[in-house]
Amino acid sequence: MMSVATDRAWAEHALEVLHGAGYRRGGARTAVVEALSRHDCAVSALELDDELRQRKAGVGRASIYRSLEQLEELGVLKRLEVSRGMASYERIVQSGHHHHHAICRSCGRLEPFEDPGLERAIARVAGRVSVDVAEHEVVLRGLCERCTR
Amino acid sequence: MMSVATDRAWAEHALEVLHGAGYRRGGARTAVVEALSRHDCAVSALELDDELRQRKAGVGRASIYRSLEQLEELGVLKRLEVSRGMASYERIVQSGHHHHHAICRSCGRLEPFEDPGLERAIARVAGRVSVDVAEHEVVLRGLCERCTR
DNA sequence: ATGACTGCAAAGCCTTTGCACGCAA
DNA sequence: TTGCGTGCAAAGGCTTTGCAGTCAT
Repeated sequence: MMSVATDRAWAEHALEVLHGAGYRRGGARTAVVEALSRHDCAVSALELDDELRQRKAGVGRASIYRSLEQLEELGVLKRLEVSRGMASYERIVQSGHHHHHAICRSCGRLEPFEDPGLERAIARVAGRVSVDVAEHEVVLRGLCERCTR
Repeated sequence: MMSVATDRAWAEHALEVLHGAGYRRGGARTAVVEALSRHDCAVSALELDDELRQRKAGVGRASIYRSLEQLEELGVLKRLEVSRGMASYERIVQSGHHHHHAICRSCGRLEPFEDPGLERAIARVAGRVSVDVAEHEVVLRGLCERCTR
C-alpha cells in the first residue's frame, strides 16, 4: 500500500475540477486543497484549521468549511462521519483505490485498511438496494492494542 | 427478515442489563428503552424526544441522551454516525442478527439491508487489523429511486 | 434517609450563515 | 468594473453539563 507525502496529482485535479465548475482560484480554496493533499487519511475541518493557522495561511474557518463542501459536492473529496459529532474528509483518488477505517473507541486513533474481498461484497450488495450507490464507508470499532492493556 | 412491532425481549434484556450494572429503574430510562424497542431501524435522539413528548411521557431531553449513552456503553444499543451532525441509535439484538444502511444523500431516507457475504468479508478483515473489533457499520450512500427522477 | 435520577436551563462544540471588504477575471 | 470569494463575528443545531428537586431503594 503506497502512500505519498503530498498528492500533487490529486491537488491539481481538484483545482481543475473546481475551475471547471466555475469557481475562481481564490487563495483560501487553494490553501485548503493543498492542505488536504498532504493527508492520506481522514482529517477534520478543525484539524485543517489548526494546520493552516500554524502556517499563517490567513484562511478563515468559514472558508475551510465552504471549500470542503464544494469539494465534496464535486466528487473529489469524501466526507466521513466517524468521530463523535465531527466530520472528517478524505481525498478521492482517481485510481479508485481507497481504504476504510478501524477506530479505537477509547483513544479515537484511526487505522486504515483495505480489502478487495470486502469491496467485492459491497459491490454485490450495492446492486441489490434501491439506492443508486455512489459511495460507501465501512467502520470497524473496538479497542486498539495500546488501549486494551 | 422478520420484524416485530415492539421488541419486548430486547426491552426486558436492556432493563435487566441496566439493573445489573447498578442503575435504578427510573421512569425516564424505562421510557427511553420502551421507545427504542418500538424501532427496528436507526432513530435519532431528537426523534425519540419528539415521540416521548407526543406521548406526554414527561421525559427531559437530557435524560434521553444520558440513557442512550448508558445503553450504548452496556452494549445493548449501537450508536451510528449516519446523518449530517446527528447520531442515530439502534438496538443490538442478542441473536447477533443485524443490518446495515443505504442512505439517500438527497432526502436522507434510510434503507436497511443485510447480507451474509458482507458479514463474512468484514469478519475476515476484522481479524487483520490491530484493533480488537467489537462492532462495525457499513453505509452505502447515493440517491434513492424517488430522488433520482 | 440517602444518594441516584431527572427536568430544566445554560453552556459547549462543530458547523453554517450574514455581511462588508477584497480580489480574480 | 463586476460579482464571486473571503474573513470575521454571530447565529444554529445537536449534545452535554450544572443544579436543585424528586424518587427509588
